[in-house]
Amino acid sequence: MSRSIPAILASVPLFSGLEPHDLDLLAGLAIQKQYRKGELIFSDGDPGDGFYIVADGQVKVFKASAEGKEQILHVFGPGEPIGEVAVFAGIPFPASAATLAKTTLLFFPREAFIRLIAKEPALAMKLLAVLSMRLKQFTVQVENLSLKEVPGRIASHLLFLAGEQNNREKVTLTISKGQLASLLGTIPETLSRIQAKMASEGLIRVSGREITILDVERLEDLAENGKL
Amino acid sequence: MSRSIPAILASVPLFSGLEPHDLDLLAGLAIQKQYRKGELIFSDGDPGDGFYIVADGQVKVFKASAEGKEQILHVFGPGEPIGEVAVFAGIPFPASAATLAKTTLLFFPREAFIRLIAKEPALAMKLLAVLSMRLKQFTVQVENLSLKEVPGRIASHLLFLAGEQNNREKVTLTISKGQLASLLGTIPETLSRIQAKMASEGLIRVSGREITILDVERLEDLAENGKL
DNA sequence: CCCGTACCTTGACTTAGGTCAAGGAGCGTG
DNA sequence: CACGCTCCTTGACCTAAGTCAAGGTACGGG
Repeated sequence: MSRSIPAILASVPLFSGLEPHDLDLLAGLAIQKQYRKGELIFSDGDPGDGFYIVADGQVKVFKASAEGKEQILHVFGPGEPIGEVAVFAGIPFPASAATLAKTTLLFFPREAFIRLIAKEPALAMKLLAVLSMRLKQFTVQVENLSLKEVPGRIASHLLFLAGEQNNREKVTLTISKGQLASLLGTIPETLSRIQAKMASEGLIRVSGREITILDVERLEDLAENGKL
Repeated sequence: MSRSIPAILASVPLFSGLEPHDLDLLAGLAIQKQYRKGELIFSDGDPGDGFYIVADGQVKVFKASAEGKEQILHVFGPGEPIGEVAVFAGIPFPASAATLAKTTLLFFPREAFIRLIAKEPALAMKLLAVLSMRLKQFTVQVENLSLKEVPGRIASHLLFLAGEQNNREKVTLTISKGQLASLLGTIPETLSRIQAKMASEGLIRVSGREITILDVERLEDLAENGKL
């Protein structure tokens, strides 16, 4: 069922617009890897000898504390690159990565890829754009963690999903509630309680991973200000 | 007292190793700007029509909440670039920036700078490295905010400064305690209390902006695990 | 040298949300 | 179909750290 490497590469935004010759080169570099759900891809501090692109499946990138708590930094789906930071900065991976589902990745070894970028300014510009967007996302994550309370973070996230899924009414969670809690910097118990409260106040209706948005207005207010 | 533009450019790590011709081009692009302490450079959401390099002084980049609270994302000193994210991603500035002291900046307009990068792979590679290091820093900031308690964040920061200043014994804060609190995602009162506690436990001695590290061992333990 | 302003500290109180513990619900596998 | 697993919810409790308020300290300008 898994597509050929060139077919996968063709659907990666990062590589769109590359010359066929360069795509061939990339295809030659790529090593396809299969993972089951819940497998570790790399750990915080591992040497960054290359980076990955998600061909299929879902991956979380996270930081773990000594006591076993986890903060998810990002969840990646098909077409998205993982671990480029280590490649460009020449440092070990700054966080860990694990699959959230059965996943296929393409691995690109560091040296060869760097040679390709140096030759191909268009690719470099795209990478700069990708890294910049990711910095912007971190900016939002830090803002959420430190300036908003949990209800505000949940509201923000629901509105974010609504935008992403182009549906102002109903939203589908793409990860489990437990993982969502970790992404929002809280714990499942708190997430559960606050969703219950939001439901009882008529803001949303929750049914498994389907969430119906009943009052966008107040949800936006909550996302901005934070008081429920 | 302010140096000439070429002299400033020569001391910017990002531009080291560039051809003299390109440095001249850059010097032609740069617009020098002066700021007093406490001035706003740009606001979250302003159009990103260029980026800045600190020639002299100190700048904070921060997010502000509706209720007037601030989270500092980063503090920049001489030689460091600010606002490149907006330039490469083609988006508005994702955060605000203001001076913490009398400051001189160089401003580089977007279009001309992008043209230069596209021609100069070495510059592009350096920018990729700079953005990557910044992503790594965010990684640490998110980890600190969400997985560590305030004492752990303070301990981490002191150790970070000790490393940066190459002094395992004494460390000098480069920003006011109030700003430090905002950088660590807390408030001055809490910072003050915890420093007092750390002092009474024999971990550090505080005297204005000078902090003496009395027990590196326990400080490292605190930074990792978080219990005082 | 003294005053004003900005910054820092300390105290008493409040609260968001984390911890611990005990079910309950859904689902894939045999 | 039912067993077992993983995930989710709810309740009672606790604590880190934020808020509000009142001084204290220190430094630069007149």
